[in-house]
Amino acid sequence: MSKCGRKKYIKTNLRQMETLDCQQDGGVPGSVAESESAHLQAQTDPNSAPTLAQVVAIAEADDSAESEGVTDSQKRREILSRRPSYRKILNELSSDVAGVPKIEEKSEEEGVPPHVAAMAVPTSIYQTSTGQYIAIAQGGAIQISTPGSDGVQGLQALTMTNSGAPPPGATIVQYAAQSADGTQQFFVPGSQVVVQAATGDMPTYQIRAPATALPQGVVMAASPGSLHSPQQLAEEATRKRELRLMKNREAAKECRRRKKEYVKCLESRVAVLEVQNKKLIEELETLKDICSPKTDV
DNA sequence: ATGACGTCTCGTCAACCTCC
DNA sequence: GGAGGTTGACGAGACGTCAT
Repeated sequence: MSKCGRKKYIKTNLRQMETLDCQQDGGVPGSVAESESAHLQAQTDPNSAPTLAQVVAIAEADDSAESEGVTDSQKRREILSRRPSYRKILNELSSDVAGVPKIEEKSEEEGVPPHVAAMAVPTSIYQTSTGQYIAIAQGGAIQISTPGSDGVQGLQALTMTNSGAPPPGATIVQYAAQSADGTQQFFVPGSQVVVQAATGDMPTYQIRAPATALPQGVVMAASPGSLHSPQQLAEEATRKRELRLMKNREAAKECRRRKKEYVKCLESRVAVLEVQNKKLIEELETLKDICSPKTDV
């Protein structure tokens, strides 16, 4: 990030923290939520989460660094060190307090859909970035399944052919899409790499050589054979890196989705507790009125 | 129209965590 | 201890808003 960008980022964080401070300090005075936010705070602080003052200090230091031309990203990293996982916090909170839903781990329903296995016994199953499943059965049969669809309707059959002029070492399979708009080609080299190129109206799937550069939104898996030459090793390293990046990309998306869920959960909880608190205050006032008779003159 | 600014989203890196 | 997952931090780009 440029200096400008980084300052912008810090400013953004500052705003977020101020918002948080407002919610914690003034949002629910004297309520259960206050003690809970204190609980959250207590869990957060021990791992040196940056305080408002620290962030301000960073921003100011950045200004001075700008004039001196010094970059201290290392220092900044030290100060802005990790806090405990928000999911961990929420789950611990939920075990303490009833009514706080846990953020779910990935369950079986997000795993291999039953209708994929129902069609054939796949030897390899891959999930694309769009959530579709590609199953390669024994004999090379490929099945594509959309999780949202119901049962067999989401499955699209692929049949192997050897027509056309495939790339070297590749076999073309025809894609018998249900839309009947035509067929799409799948390239199947010896090593198994399934690729979905996210282009066009219809997703394109490819089974590529591991060394080929992958487009964005691609899922691939490979069965590494014996590697000997430095070039093969380099290709393997590249493939592994691509795979790691792709997985991390998906993980980051999932993480952000969960984080949004977490924030929504906290916001709704704040709303509930605010209502609760209001009711309790009203009840207290009523009881006060009952217990202390008016001293009329 | 244009530049400045704020906000959001995404990909990536790296530290940390968990599981085997 | 290593592999793989999780997530905070960073950098960049897209987009909207506002003042000029």
